[in-house]
Amino acid sequence: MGIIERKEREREEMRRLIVEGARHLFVANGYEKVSIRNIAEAIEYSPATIYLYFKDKNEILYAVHSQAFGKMMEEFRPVFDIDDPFERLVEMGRRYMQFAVDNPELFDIMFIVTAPMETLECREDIWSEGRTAFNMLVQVVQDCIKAGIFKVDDAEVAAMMIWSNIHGHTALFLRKRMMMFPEERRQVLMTEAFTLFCDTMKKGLN
Amino acid sequence: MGIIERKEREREEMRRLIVEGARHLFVANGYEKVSIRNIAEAIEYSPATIYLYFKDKNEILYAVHSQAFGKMMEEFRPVFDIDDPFERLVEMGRRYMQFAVDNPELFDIMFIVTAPMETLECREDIWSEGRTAFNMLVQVVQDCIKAGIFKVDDAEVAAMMIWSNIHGHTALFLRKRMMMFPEERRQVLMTEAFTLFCDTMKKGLN
DNA sequence: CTTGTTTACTAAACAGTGTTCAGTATGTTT
DNA sequence: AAACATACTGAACACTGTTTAGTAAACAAG
Repeated sequence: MGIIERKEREREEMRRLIVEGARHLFVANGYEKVSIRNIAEAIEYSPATIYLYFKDKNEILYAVHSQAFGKMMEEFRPVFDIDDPFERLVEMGRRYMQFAVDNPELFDIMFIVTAPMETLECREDIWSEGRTAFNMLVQVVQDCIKAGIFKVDDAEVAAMMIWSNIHGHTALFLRKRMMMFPEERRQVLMTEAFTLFCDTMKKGLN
Repeated sequence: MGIIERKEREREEMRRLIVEGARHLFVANGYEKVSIRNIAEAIEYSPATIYLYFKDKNEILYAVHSQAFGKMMEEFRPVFDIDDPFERLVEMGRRYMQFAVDNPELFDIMFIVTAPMETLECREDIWSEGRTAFNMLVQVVQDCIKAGIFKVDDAEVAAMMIWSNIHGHTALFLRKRMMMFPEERRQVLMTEAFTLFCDTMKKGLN
């Protein structure tokens, strides 16, 4: 009987429909302004139906979070064509920041909002998206070490330092903590600080 | 007639009472789980009364935000007794991170949550708290330049880079984005990455 | 084809949210 | 004492996430 298989497929299809609807609304209105009722209306089902496919709102958020990581990874792909490992690292940072500016609501769900994280409190294994992305960075750092550009013991520690810096910029910017600077100064400050960090790394990390 | 003066005092006192109540609840339960009704109950007034003293919830949040900056500044004061400007800078970073760990809910309101920022959308002048704190950092960076430890053109750009790094660590940690590492590793990664950043600055920023 | 059972779905309710407004009761002024 | 201004509140409005009881359709067995 292929019936249970078809049922399973339909179930997956429904989950996809919900996540897709949720993502669209999040991107359009920001995650805080999207309610279960909004999502239900968008996919033309009753709110209660959503709860047959997702435990709660956080679980939907986590599904969008996972999907968004996929999108970001795509953005990263061209980076690996760059030969020089340091240039590769710099370009990765640039693209992380660019992704945040282009997709602020997705970035929010991926790296700032705590809600999607609450879903995984227990299951230690499924931090895979974050780990994978971080490992990618560690790999590039290791390439820099091999090429003799960096001289550090622990590539993960160096990667963490770099991630923190890039993420700091973006988070402060997105959360409107640079509003004390005038518009143009903000732009300059962001790009100059990033360049300075890259220069400092090149000189200091060896 | 001292009546209007007294009325004014009473009004201030009431605002203080509300902010104080709000702060207590925020610290205890996290800002997202605190409602106007909770605050009203805590100070033994009706919810509607609060709206006679604050335009909306964001305005209360902003008041707490301002207050929290005061608390953080106090935490920073002892730093200025340190003679070596680089050591002063390092200690400032350490205390920023410590403040975040000790007062996660206040840090949230100060640097992560967008809500209190929405209040000031128009009034360009009252970003004073953020500016003051940032200026303090710029000052220390300038001291490092004067002492010949740093050689950079723009102290603000350097300060921005440093702030981004420290803030990145804290934000990623507080927003549970380091959960992919086991508990002990997380600790090590945080402190080691911070140390590495300090070393990298010393070597790279001249 | 008619049963019984499982599945998919929803209307309605519950307990909460931020916010507004009409109405009251008190304090101040004339 | 009458008129007005101020401070406050109960009740409502339009929302929120989530649960539950009940219905209608899809499937399985006789």
